[in-house]
Amino acid sequence: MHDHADGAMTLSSTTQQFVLHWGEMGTRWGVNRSIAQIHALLYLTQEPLDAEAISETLGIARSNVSTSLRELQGWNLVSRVHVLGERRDRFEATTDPWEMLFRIADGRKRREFDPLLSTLDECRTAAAGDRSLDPEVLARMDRLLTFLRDLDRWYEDIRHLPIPTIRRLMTLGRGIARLLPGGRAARDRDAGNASGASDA
Amino acid sequence: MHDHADGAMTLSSTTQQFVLHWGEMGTRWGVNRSIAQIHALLYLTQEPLDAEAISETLGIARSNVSTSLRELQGWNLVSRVHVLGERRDRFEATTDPWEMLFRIADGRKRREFDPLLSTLDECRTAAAGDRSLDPEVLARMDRLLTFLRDLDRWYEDIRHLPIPTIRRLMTLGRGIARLLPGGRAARDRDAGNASGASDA
DNA sequence: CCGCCATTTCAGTCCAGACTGAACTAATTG
DNA sequence: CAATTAGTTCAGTCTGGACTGAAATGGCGG
Repeated sequence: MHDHADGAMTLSSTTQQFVLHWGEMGTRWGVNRSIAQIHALLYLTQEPLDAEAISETLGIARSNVSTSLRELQGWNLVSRVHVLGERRDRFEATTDPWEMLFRIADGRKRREFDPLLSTLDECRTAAAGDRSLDPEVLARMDRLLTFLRDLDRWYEDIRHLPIPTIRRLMTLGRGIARLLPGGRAARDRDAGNASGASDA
Repeated sequence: MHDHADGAMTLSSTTQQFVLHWGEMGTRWGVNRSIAQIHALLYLTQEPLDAEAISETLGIARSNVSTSLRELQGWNLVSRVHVLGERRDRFEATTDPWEMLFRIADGRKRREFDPLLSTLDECRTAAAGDRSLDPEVLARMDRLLTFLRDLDRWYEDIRHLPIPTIRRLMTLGRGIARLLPGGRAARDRDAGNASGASDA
């Protein structure tokens, strides 16, 4: 992968493949192809690129690149970088996978989950005054709503743990259950012996 | 909400609102409107419904209902039920929110995540033999791939915990970090005192 | 204030995928 | 074995959203 005179880059076939696939996967994820491709390119490229270069490298209309970059910034996945003595904006992507994951999760939560929650909430409020409503239906609405609110609280809570802590939690896998008060490890501990045998 | 002579149901305005919103949310989630609406209707309705009734109640073409029900069964969110002496198939939805969540997660993982992982894997293999590739690019591919594989392993692991355990883990929220070996609670414990003070 | 360059906005085109209605298959009943 | 009923498949239509090229906007140096 090396620079051209005009700013476009020649992608090694491997890089090209990666970008193409990432773009394709993006469509399955509900992200449009351009955005996903641009993201992939920026992720793989160490130096910040300018819009023109991206446009030429990927063969995407300049205007499309502009919109896509805005979108990516909205997801906090890409940020503008200024280079001294350069007019053009340049862009670079977050490189830490955990950060990427969380920012994507934050974005999806904000765009998909939060509206769902508030809409359902309104709906539930309206339902409260509806005498013609089967109480069983109301109960199901409640169950769902409570569940979603719990989930929401949990995410907000977990989200603010430092990433290294999260990484350690993940390596534990389901072993985490052993640590639960009342779980095997706790019982062993409380009984005075320190065995770490599995319990699921 | 009561039955009609012809099998269609009249939805109370509240139920209608819920179904409509759920459908709308579905589109944002990458699920098409019909499928989401049908799911909502079945979730709220206690008795299993037949395709005809769904079609009439929601004003969706019979053929569309057929396809959508198939899809919902593919997600394990809806199952067929036979009623004695009835020719028509009837359908009902999973009612436990945790089950719903997991089945949706399983489905999305299977359709969106797993293919991503294997594609990236191939891509990485191809990259290994590419001498023209910047080693930094290779390193980024690796970082991402390792991350995704870890995530995959973690989900598969967690997924098989009994739901009540998962629920208990969730109520802990970030408090879970206290239980980590080397975390505050562990340190307190190992030092011989049983305080449960927060440490995040 | 003019002209240039980078970026954004917008109207129009195009396409994938949702949805329909009609034709088809299969099962059941009189 | 016709007639009825349930379920599925499919060709065609419609629509939302992606993408483009051209025009508009917005600094900045001269």
